[in-house]
Amino acid sequence: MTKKGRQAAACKCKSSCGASKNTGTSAVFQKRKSNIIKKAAKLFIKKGYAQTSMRDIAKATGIDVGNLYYFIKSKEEILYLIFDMFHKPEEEIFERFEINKIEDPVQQLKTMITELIGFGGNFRQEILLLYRESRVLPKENLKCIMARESHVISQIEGILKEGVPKKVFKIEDTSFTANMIMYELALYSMRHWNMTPYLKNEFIDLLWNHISKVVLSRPD
Amino acid sequence: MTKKGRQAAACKCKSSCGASKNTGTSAVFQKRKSNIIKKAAKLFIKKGYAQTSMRDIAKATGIDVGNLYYFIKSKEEILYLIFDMFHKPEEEIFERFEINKIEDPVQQLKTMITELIGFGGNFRQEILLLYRESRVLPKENLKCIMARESHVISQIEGILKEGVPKKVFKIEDTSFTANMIMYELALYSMRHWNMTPYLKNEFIDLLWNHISKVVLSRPD
Amino acid sequence: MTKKGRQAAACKCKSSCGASKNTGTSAVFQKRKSNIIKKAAKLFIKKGYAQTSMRDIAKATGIDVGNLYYFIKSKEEILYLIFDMFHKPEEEIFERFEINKIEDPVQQLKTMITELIGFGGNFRQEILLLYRESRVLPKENLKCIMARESHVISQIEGILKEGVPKKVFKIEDTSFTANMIMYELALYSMRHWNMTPYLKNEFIDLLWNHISKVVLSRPD
Amino acid sequence: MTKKGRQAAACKCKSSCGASKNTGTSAVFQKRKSNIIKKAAKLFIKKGYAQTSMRDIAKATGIDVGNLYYFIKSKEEILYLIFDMFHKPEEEIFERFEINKIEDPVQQLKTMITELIGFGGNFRQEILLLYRESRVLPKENLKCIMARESHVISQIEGILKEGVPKKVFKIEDTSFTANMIMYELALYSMRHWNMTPYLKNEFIDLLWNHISKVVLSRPD
DNA sequence: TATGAATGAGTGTTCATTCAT
DNA sequence: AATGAATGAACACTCATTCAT
Repeated sequence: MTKKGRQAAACKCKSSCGASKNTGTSAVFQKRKSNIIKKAAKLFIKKGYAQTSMRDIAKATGIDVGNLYYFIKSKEEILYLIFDMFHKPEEEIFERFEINKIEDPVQQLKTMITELIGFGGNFRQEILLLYRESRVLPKENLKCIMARESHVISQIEGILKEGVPKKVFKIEDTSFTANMIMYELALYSMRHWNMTPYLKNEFIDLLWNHISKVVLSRPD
Repeated sequence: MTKKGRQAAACKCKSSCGASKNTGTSAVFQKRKSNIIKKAAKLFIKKGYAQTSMRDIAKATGIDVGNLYYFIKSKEEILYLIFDMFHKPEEEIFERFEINKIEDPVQQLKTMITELIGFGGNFRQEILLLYRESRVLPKENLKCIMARESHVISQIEGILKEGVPKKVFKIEDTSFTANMIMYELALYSMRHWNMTPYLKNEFIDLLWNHISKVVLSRPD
Repeated sequence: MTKKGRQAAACKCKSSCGASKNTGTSAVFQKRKSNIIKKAAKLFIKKGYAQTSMRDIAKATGIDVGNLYYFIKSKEEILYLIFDMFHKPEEEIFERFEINKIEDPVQQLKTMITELIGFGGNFRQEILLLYRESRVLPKENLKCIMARESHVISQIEGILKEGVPKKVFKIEDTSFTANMIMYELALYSMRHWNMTPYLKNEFIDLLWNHISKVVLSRPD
Repeated sequence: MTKKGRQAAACKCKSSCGASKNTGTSAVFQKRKSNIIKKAAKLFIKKGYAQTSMRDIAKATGIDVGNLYYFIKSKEEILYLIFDMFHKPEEEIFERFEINKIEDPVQQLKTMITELIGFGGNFRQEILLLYRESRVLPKENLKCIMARESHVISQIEGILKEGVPKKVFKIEDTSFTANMIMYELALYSMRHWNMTPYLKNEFIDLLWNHISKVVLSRPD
């Protein structure tokens, strides 16, 4: 990026990230913008952030390269917004599936995991993107993204913590385990070269089998 | 410059990768070259491959940017050589620690894991680099690197397979589990923003605890 | 930049070479592009292809070095387009001057030669460029250019062949002679250091005198 | 070439070009030097001057790239010396074959032409090189080279001039014709893509046939 | 003489971003 | 909102030449 032009992507942290231009609040504007983000996400995942040019994104979206900047502030901001956009449904899983209304912590965890993998449809390629490319974001924005991720992690940890006194789970360090679970979700994408034999459902089964061994308490 | 086409980095697959110049066989040459690789590795890990310029590497090594090409063929080759260099000790762990002379498969696995994490000293940051940046390598070289990684994985799988009939391990899919273990080793680097509170030894303990729950068979 | 490989300049062979960018169809675009080609031709002729940098071309055209690539794909393509551009009027001479409507083969040949020299205004410096620099073009494009040159040559040969049975010409090997004539047209540019005393018309006269001795049959 | 380092190749014009270092007068030195020139000539002819690097020459000669500069002053000087070296035998043809002792001017001319083509063995590829690459030489050196070429031309012109009063030749402008003849000698190399069907002897025959039509006077 | 290493300016090309319309 | 053209700094890489040994 041209150094002189570096403008940190807007970050309000709590709310979703503000519009990059004051004008664009219409539905059409938002639709176009979200289209840019989705198409760019695909490209970034496939080719890598640095290897994807604004012209590539222009071609993929059908929006002229100059006009792209009407919708977004910078290439960097697109990356930020990708993380932002994909974390939102993640954060909402807990509420949408009314997970805290589920009695059994085991069922809570299983639902959570299934949905976290399932939602993206791509075996969580976005988190792979996060691992891979997050370093291009300025610290401030990165923190903001990580905070949202941490929110999901703490929801997982919450489930674990609830299950321990109930004797359903047996876990020494719930924080470590929650982190590990979140990390394991991306195994498929991360090690795709060894994972392709497995179908999505097979992968979920194997993963659940793996995780349940770790968390479930068992009779001595 | 008119670059006529990419030249794939040399790849002998079995042996370590040959020197990039026929001349460079002197000790000084090798030392300088390996210095370049190490310094570049640090930069790639910190800033990313695409974000690290040859000038950065020149500055870090104190070797003039033109002269750099006396030691290496291309930026791409540096990346290849990083993977090459860091995979070699990994492949040797099995023999160096005479793991197949250890009786107990549990001890075998524990030694393997401890050494795999321990050797790099950096909590396996290089594998993070592999996950992140492998896409820039031409397929041929990538395969070559992956083959070496697979070799380590199959050593792990070998340990697991040995323990199953002995009833020390209880594992449904040894291949999946071996992959998962390999993947888990990089948790610390990959999720460093949440992992920094842990010291290296603490991390190894937590990890072992985690893994042993998955693999060990237990009384019903 | 990692250049993944050379991209051959577009070559349709029959039609003139297609625009290098899909967008550039406006008159302004074409004008700028053809200006680049003409200015580059001058520089290539004067300094040589390899000795002319894109920055030189940028300076000569007043078009920013980066912007240059908005109009052309590569330096190589410029060379190709120079040949393409200068071959086109050549191929049209035959039709434009309705040479096959001329009765006398001698007049046909004289017209052809006069126009071939005359058109360029530069005593066929472009063909000198072709002789000198064609090696930098990829084979495919070179063939394409040569095919067009051969077309002109076969037109000359056609004229010669027609005159032989009519007893106006006496030629053993019409192909060789046609080639030689085409070659002789560039004498002025090729040996400019000895040719500068002659004016254009003087040169044409001398050349015609020379050629007519070779081709005309005469009374024994 | 690095501008600061540009040093005009030595040029004494009359004598062959002086040794580039004061020391090198031994036979071994001269042998090595002439080897460099010959090997470089081959490379320049095949790949072009600009496309041939000093490293290429080093590889071809087996002389270390640094050591090369012990024998020659610069890449440019090599080119100069190539022209110098190949002009020398040319200039000597006249004397070696005692052409002025031949009675018949036609035989004089035929011998001269045959030897001029024959000597190089490569259908006068060196003159192609001269046409192609002479522009990289500084004017001073170029003049010097051209003067030597002119010497050969004036020998040809001398033959022509001698034949005119004897009524063997009928030529209006002997200078022009001599130039043309010299130029025609390079036809084979220059238009090799159309000339390859002809063998060397066929080519000489066709050429002589061509030239004799131009120069020979005939009965009216 | 010979060598390996160093130098640093130069090359073609790309790209995020801006701007006038 | 859209477009095509412009900008200029950056990039990976090359190369003639020099230098210490």
